[in-house]
Amino acid sequence: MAQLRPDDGRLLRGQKSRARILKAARSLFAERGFDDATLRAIAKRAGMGASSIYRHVQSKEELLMDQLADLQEEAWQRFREQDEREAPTQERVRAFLDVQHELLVENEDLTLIALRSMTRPGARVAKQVLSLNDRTVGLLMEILQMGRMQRRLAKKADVLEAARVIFHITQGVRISWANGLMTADACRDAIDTGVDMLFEGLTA
Amino acid sequence: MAQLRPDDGRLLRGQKSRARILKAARSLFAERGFDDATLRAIAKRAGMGASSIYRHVQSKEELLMDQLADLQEEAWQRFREQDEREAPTQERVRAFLDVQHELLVENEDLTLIALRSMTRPGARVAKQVLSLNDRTVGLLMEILQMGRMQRRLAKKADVLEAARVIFHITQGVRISWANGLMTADACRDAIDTGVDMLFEGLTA
DNA sequence: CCATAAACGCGAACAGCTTCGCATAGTTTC
DNA sequence: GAAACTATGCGAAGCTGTTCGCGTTTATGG
Repeated sequence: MAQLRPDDGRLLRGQKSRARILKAARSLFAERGFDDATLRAIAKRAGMGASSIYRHVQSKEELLMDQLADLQEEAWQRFREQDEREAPTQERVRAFLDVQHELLVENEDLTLIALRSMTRPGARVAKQVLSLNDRTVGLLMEILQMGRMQRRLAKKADVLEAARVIFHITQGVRISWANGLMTADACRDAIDTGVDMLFEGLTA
Repeated sequence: MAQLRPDDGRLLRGQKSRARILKAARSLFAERGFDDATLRAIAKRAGMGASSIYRHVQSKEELLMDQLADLQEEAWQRFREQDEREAPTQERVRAFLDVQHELLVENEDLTLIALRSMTRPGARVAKQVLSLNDRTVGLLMEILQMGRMQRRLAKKADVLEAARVIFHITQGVRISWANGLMTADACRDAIDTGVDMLFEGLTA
């Protein structure tokens, strides 16, 4: 059989099921947290058996990654709404990171499970997260690139690597936050400090 | 009963068992990787039942953390052997990171599982990893602090935050490496690039 | 010697995610 | 309309890390 039409009844049913699953997962994750939200409970709330979930998803973690994608989209949108393209690069970077921070602080699991997922090389969910991260890095790179063209950054600055460094800083600091070593505010400050340091350099 | 003597027969037996467990775990992790090394298989090789392992360890991941501690100790020692305290700060940092890199490259699981462990706040293994990381950050800070006293670094440089940033860079890059996105050499280069950027700053 | 206690060891059982084999519903081909 | 094929759904089973209750070894105190 050739490939099926996009309005195929089976696909439509599947899409509805998938939507129910994701919705159920979101609410349960919010109520109990990722680790305490049983797949069976999610399935029950979605009105189906636990094993059926695997028709739509390859692992429990993928249920969260769906949210991460949304959150990231939201971060970009909020940033773009208030972004001033002529503002100093450092300020624009900080503005983006602040927006992102604000959203992530409300979803503690997200940061954590995304990181956890990346520790399973080969799994699909790992690729998904890496891909999402790449998009964030891409946006940061865009900002940096503009700064470089305006000659606000050093000529030889490698914007891609710089964007990655900034991203790594945010991730690393958030691990400390998630482990209760610092408050959300301290987390934001640490990120800002780190980024400032990167811009200004350590050397005397 | 008061506390028992250090040469108590029960403790001695336990220490031998613990040693056997760790040895078995190391060999199996090396052969199959962490996720494919079953606790039952480890126990079998150690000559005991799977549940007995939990007399000595609180989770499977702790079996790896033992190795991480050793590896870190080894990295410090190797670094100290060849360290020249009067060398430029940036070179000393790079020398340490290179040593560490060389060791970690041989143990792919280590970075990954350490990171995974940190995504379980509250678990003992998470605290262990955080504590080990703190020691690494401490060493980096030591190097930076000396650079600052020699007025090679900016006066206002926050050495602790700087050390943390460097550490985050290494961790972030290694995730990419472990996911097959870059070779071990590219990983080392990326770390070096990132650190250089931090020293020299992005701003024109 | 006997009671008590502590560390250890074990097999069974538990709980979670995931896989499997089979049944069902929807679609196309003839 | 029958056959073939596909996406979906389901309950049972599998695998794994971990916990539990009980027995064993080793040491101490009376």
